[in-house]
Parts: sequence; C-alpha cells; structure tokens
Amino acid sequence: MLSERQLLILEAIIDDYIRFAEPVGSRSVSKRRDVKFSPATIRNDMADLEELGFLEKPHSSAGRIPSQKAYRYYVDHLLAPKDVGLSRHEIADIDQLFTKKFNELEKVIQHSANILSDLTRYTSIVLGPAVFSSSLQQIQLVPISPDTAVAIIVTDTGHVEKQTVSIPEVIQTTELEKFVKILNDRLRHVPLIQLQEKINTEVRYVLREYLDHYEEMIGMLNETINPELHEQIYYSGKTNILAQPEFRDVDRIREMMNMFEEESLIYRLFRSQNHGMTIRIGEENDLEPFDQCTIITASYSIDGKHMGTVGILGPTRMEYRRVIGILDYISKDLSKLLTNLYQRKNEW
Amino acid sequence: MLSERQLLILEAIIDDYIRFAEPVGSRSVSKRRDVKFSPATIRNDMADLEELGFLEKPHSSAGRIPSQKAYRYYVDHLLAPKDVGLSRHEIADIDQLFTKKFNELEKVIQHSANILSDLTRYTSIVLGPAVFSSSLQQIQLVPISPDTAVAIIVTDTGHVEKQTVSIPEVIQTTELEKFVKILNDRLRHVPLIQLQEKINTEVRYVLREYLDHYEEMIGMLNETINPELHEQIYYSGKTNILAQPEFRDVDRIREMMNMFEEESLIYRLFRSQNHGMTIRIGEENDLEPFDQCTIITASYSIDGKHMGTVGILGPTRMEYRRVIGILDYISKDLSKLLTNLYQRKNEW
DNA sequence: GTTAGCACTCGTGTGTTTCGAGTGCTAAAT
DNA sequence: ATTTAGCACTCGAAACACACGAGTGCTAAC
Repeated sequence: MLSERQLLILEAIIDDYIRFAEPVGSRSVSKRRDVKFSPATIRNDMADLEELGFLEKPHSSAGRIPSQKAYRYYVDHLLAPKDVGLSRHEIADIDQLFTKKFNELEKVIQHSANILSDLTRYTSIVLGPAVFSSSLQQIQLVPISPDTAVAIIVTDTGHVEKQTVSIPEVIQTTELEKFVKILNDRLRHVPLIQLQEKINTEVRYVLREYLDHYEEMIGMLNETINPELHEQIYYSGKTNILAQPEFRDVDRIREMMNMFEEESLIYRLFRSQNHGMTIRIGEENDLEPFDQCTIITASYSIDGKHMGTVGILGPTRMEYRRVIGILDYISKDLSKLLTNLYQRKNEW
Repeated sequence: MLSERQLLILEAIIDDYIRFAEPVGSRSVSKRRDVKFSPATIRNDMADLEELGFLEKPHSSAGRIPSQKAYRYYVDHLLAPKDVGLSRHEIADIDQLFTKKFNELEKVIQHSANILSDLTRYTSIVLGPAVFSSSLQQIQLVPISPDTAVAIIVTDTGHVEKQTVSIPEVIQTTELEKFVKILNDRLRHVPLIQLQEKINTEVRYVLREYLDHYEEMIGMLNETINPELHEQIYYSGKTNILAQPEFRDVDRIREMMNMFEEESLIYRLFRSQNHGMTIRIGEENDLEPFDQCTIITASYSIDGKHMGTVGILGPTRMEYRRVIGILDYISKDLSKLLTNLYQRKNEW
C-alpha cells in the first residue's frame, strides 16, 4: 500500500528526526545520498504519508515529524533485524559482566542496569530475578527479644527474605526449635510459590502431631510468607532522560519521576510484557506520563526458564536499532552468566 | 549592631520572601501591620542591610531578596524556639507512627520519611538506624551449592545483612557447622563495629584449636563482614522540590536528582551532622547541586544513644519555623517509639 | 531622624516587522 | 503519467521598539 518511494521517504524522515529531534523538511530529505527525487516530489509523498497518519506537522510551515504509527511501522517493517551493529567497544562493555566477579545476584543485575544506561544514555529498568521461580533452601527463626523474632527465608538462588514476627507467648523455645526443624524438613526445595499452600495443608497436619501450639505457629508463619512479595526493580540513569530535548518540561519530568517511585505500576508494566522482546511506543504503554516514551524490554532466563526483564525507557524518538541490539545482546549475556552461576546448583 | 528597626525589616523581608518567592519592595514592607515607617525610611535601612550583606538585589529596579547570610542570621537570632506551632492536625499525622503497628524497623523509618515529606512538601531524607551501634544476634551460613553459601548476620535490632561467599573446597560440612557454632558462641552480643577485630584476634585462636582449615574460614568470614557497610538512606517526596519556583531549571534538577543517587555523598553529608539539630543553608552544604538548598537534620536515638538522622531538603527559602518544629517533634516521637520497641530487648 | 517628592533604572509585556524555512498548487518538462 | 520547477503563501522565531510600572536612590523639607 505504501510505494517504494514513500517507504524510503518515511524511513529518511524517521532517521533524521531520531538524530536531530527537529521537524524534517522536503529539502533535507532530498539532499540525502539515497534519495534521488526533487523536494517537490517528496512533498507530494509527504502529504500522502500525512494523510495516512504516518507524519504530523507541528505547524503549517514546519517540516514533518513521525507519528507513533510511523514508529510502529518502522520497528515492524523497516528495521532489518540483521544490521544491529554494536561496536566492538560496546560489546566489550557488556562482556565485562562476565569478567568482573560478582557472586551476589543483585550486584550482577544492578551492574547490568548500569551498563545499559551508560551505553544507551537512556534510562534502564531491570526487573530482578523472579523470586517465585526459586525455591526454599532454608528457613530460620532468630529470636531478638522475648516476644519477637526475625524469620528468614533463604532461596536456592541465594536470595534472602526477612520478616520480623511476634512470637505468641505460650510458645517455648524448645518448641520453636522443633517447629523450625519440621519446616525445613518438609519445605526444603519447595518453590516459594507453593509455600503458602503447602503450609496450610500438608505441614499443618504434621505440626499437629508434634506440637501443642501449632495453630499459633501457623499463624505466625502466614505473617511471614508475604504473598505480595515481588521482584525488585533496579534503575540506572534515571536522569538520562532529562537530557532529551523533548523532556525539558518540569511538570512532565515531575510526573515521570513520580512514576519511577510507583514501583507497583512499573512492576505491572514489566510483568505484562511477553517473553522475548517487546517494544511499546508512546501510548501503547498505557501510562500517561510515558505517552511520549518508548519502552523496550527483553527477558532473560536461567536454563531457558524466564527469570526477569531488562528494559530501556527513552523518548519515542529512540535509537531503536541500537537499543534493540544492545538489549538483545545483554539479555542473552545475562542469561548465559546466570545459567553458569546456577547450573551447578541444579546438578547438585 | 543592627538596629531594632533593621531587624524588623529584615525579618519582614525574609518572611515575605519565604511565602511568595518574589523580591520584596520597600512599599510592601511598609504595608505590614507591625511596620510603622514610610517606604523611604525602609529603603534607607534596606540599603544598609544590603551593604552588610543581608540583602541582595536581583537587578536595580527589583525588590530585595534575603542572602544566605540573612537566613543564617534568621535561624540563629530571629527564630524564637518557642513559637513552633504545629497544628493539631499535623501532630495527629505524626503520632500515627505510634498507632500503626509496624514491627519492621525499616517500615517505621520509611513511614516517618513519608510523613515528613507529606507534611512539609519538601524532600525528606532519613538515615536508617546505625547498623554499627547494634550487635550481633546470630550468624548463619546457608549452603546453596557445593561451593557457595549465603552468610547471614542478624543483629539485635532485627536487621539482616547477607553476603554470598564461596566456600573453599577443602572444608567439610561438619567442619562448617562447628565453625558457625563457635562463631555464635563467641560473637553473640558483640557490637558489629568490633566484629572484624574480634574475629581476627580472639576468635582466630579459638578456631585454631578446633578446626583444621581455620585460616580459610577466617578468610571467608572477612569477605562477609563488609567494613563499608552503612545505614540505608530512605527518601520520600523526591519530586516535591520540583514544585518550588526556584527549581524550574531542568539542568539544576538533573544535578540534584543525580545527587540523590550518589548515596555515599548523601550519607557523608548526613553523618557529618552533629547530633541534635543541624541547619545547613546553601553553600554550607558543600555540595554544589544543593547550594540553593537548605538541609535541616535532627537525630533520633534509642535510649539516648544516637541511632540515625531525619532530614529535610528544601529551598533556602524554606519555612524554617515549621520544618524545625516538625523535625523536632518527629525525631522525639521516633526516639520514643524505637525505645519502646527495643527496650524489652535490653532488659532481656 | 524621618518622610515626601522625584528622577532614574530596568525587567516585563506587547505590538510590529523581518526573515526564512517549509508548504501546496499549478504548469511545464520528461 | 510522472516528475519537477516556479511561485505565492503560511507561520514561527528572532529582532526591535515602546510603554508600563515596580522599585530604587537621592535631596530637600518636615
């Protein structure tokens, strides 16, 4: 439906606008190497493209800027997946994830986020490894006063969750120790996501046999297992986006920065992405403060199992090609790294 | 050295500027109830005050604005500590810290930060309870793979630190258990700040007697005890400051937001404050992005022992009276709350 | 010592003009 | 039947002029 020439012009305009953030005129398109038509011809096509909703005019005597529809078309049809072209330098930057030795999962993730924002100069958002896809390694109850204790859950990925709980006074220390022992015997290697259910069925019956105050203990336990538990969000380069000319408006900035703090919304946004790579342009994000932004996410995995999401937030006028390349590379790198880090565990 | 009338005028100008963020002219000062002089008289005094460095002119035909020196004088001499005047409503807001039941120390702190920023409409920064003033309650080593384990330190305040460590392969599981037992016997109730030293002297000799590979274990332990460990920083209302008219400049905002991420700098800034209440105006903060800001901090304590710092970051044109009142009240409230929360522990 | 009076300053707001990049249309060229 | 040259037209941005008025500093009178 779009002619060869129209495609060429559309791409030229998008490329130009991505680079300079200025409306693009027919003359400057015609000056490009690969364009062999006069400004007048280009103007005709531009008028058509505008009618089709791909281009917009800020005002009648300015050039055209791409619409959201244009960006969507661009990433869907115009971006050849082959020519991603990361420089040697960039690849080296990413690969240092491997060379630096982190044995804290969190640090690996944070470092990935840092690399991402440094490389792209946009804001990076990374969803940490899914807590619920890991399983219980050990559960601990450390008393810190006569009536309180810290409950600690360690997962097989080395993640630690803690929760202060109050201990019903009827319970004796010896009972408590028995309780923890039973829990560990019964619940080790149980995926966290099944923990709650398992406790309230299977474990309940076992406890009943051995302990007097098992109901109180179950109650305490249910306090501990937080069903709203979710992956941590890592940011880097929150202020990078402020350097973009389209975000020079303080009120808009304020809204966006507020949104960063609304972790539950960001979390939902990232969780809803399909695995693989997702590109959301402008209003496709369904969050009003980001309606001039594009968010690209890629998922990373351990042993092929989806674990988390790395993402970039930038203006709709984003360097798609580059960002896609970087995200693709880093998500694969991260998957490899994490798989290495935890494969021994699985063989164990 | 300043006449009665000059003081009155200075205070009037500061009050007015704090309210409206606009240069104050002689006419508007003369219109105040408590001022009974003509604009001309006031102009003379204003000229004197300017010469003394208390007032500045944005340009020759504008009114005057207070200098940093003026704010300093204001808080030092003009602010009567008595007339703090929190409204009943505000006191209720703060006191809900007591009524809501948090048994997580972190949540209490975060909630305090939220109250602070809500009440003041500035940005609140709170330094969490000093980890180093708490002592070891229990140390744990949870293996998560053949050669790695998670070391977990629980303090008497319920704080949990974790660190993934690699286990030297020469070490057996039984040895490891003995190791942890010795550590707990020897180190319980030792203040974290003495931990490292104690391990490398006293504990070392004990370990030598009971364990073959004690040197490897000590090495592993030293990996765990992070000497750079420090209090967490809690923010709330990071974007409140953007609503102030003096921070409508994107580049300034960017610098400030970047500074928020530089936790080590913020940490140092807050650590360097004396106990009690400290007010740093403009360049007194020694951080260039905050040279138009005032930071007021107050420390909170448990049983009189300094624990952390609550603070407010706002423009130099800050509502000093109000903020001081709120900070004073909340820091005392927080101290009471935390003392209650942990006093039983001490009697234990 | 205080104030009224007045000339002066200077930023802000407004209206005018100019400039030029860019457009759309028409007619000529290919 | 396209494509292009030519041209009138649009409209924002920048430059300029001008008036306004809030505010000042100085001087002289109270």
